[in-house]
Amino acid sequence: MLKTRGNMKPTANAPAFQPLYRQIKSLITQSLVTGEWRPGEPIPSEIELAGRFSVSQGTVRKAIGELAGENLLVRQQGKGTFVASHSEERSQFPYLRISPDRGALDSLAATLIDCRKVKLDSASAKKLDLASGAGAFLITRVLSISGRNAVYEEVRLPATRFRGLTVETIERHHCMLYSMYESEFEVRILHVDEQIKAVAAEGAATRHLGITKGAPLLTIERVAYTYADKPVELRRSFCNTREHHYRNRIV
Amino acid sequence: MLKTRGNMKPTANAPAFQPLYRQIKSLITQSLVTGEWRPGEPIPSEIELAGRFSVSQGTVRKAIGELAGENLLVRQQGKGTFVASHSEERSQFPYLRISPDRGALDSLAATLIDCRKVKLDSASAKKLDLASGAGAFLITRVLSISGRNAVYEEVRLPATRFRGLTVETIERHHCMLYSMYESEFEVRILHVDEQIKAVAAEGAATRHLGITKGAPLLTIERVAYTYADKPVELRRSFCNTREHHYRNRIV
DNA sequence: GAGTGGTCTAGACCACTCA
DNA sequence: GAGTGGTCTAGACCACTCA
Repeated sequence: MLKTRGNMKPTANAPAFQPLYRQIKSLITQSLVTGEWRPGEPIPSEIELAGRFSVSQGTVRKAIGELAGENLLVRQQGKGTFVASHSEERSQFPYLRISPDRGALDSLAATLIDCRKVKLDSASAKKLDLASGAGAFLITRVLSISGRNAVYEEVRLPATRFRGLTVETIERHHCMLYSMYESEFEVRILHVDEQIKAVAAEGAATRHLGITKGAPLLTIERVAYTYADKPVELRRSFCNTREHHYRNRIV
Repeated sequence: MLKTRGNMKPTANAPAFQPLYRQIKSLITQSLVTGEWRPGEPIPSEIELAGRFSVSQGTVRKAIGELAGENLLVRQQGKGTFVASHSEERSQFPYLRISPDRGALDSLAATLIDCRKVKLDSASAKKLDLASGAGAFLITRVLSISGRNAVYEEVRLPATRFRGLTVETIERHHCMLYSMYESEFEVRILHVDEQIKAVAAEGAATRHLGITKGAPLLTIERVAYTYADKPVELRRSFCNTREHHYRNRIV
């Protein structure tokens, strides 16, 4: 079917050789992007895919293995392979790196403050790959971690991708944004980049976290990406680290 | 040889089944821990290992693949498989997450301030799995990133593992600590855990970074681990984030 | 051209899930 | 017991490195 094995017309300074399993990987990714298989649903079995693509099960396995490594698919022995979903992950908040200093993260609650339409300033627009002045939703909320108000967040979403977003939509999902993006807007977050700084508290953050102006505050500026490294969310978090911290493991 | 295939005496509430390739992985790891193969050196070829362990090349490949995924081994097509080494990694500072806000990280210099013996307080000792009052080396230094003094660090190392450490040893390695641990003390850092907070600047950090007392400062408390999740370094970094930030990608 | 890791196959069998 | 993913093999051939 595809099967163009080995070296395929190497262009001037280009990569050339693409192994078969990577071509299969691309085909599977396509089906994920187009929504042929949706978050939470099983994809066809390895044997069925091998038949469909006219390759061996081992080649399909290798393609699926890489996609599972990238957290796009989840394999379950005996059951099947499923499209990863933010509504089903063991951690409801896989990208939340704030933990209490003592004890485990035993509870997490989000309080929505506001959701309204704004125009993006040029810096924000650039980070979202949009033109300056483009329309966006601005969501503000407070996260309470283990019973303490610890984080104040401003989330910006491109108006075009999130058309029709309302306070009710957000609250229906109990403020679990990435799960909401997925099920309501077919926007699947695949990875996030964060830049972290220590700043002196001011403005809305002081009010909502109940801290004094000038107190040290951790800021996290996040850009969240979907398929093809397309940025689809901009988030600025202000975190009171008196009793919490940002945790990270590097291997 | 080992070859006890399939389910091997499942104990009461225990994991049971260990696939062959994981046994091979353990054997290879053993050779890394004991130093049979040393950082930077090649390990035997897949075919040779397959013969030695009486398994197929595919099984060896799977074991090596996991170890490469954990950054313990590095594969190079056509050349061989090598023991990963901090002296050879593409980035000389794989665990340094501080970047300048504008422009790339174009230069990095460390200035050693001091290295002396201290006794560990109980909190530090606990993090290093040692008894309170245990001897340690305390290294203090300043990192200059793209020409700006951005980080002041205090590094604590257990005296027993780092016997004979001197200022000269550190300077001989141009302050590249993890490379020094590896080549001088056979201590290989495999992963680090970090806790990050925003605090008000005080003490030595204000002096060495030239900032005023009370200014917001990012602190990174790091525990670095070697084989078997054994902690071997404790590091507290104080980072001026006026023109720099801590970057993180979460997938 | 010899030696390395990388890909791919076909086939056997295993562990696990679920009805 | 049927169906899934997981392991393992033996063997063929490919891409890459280095002398």
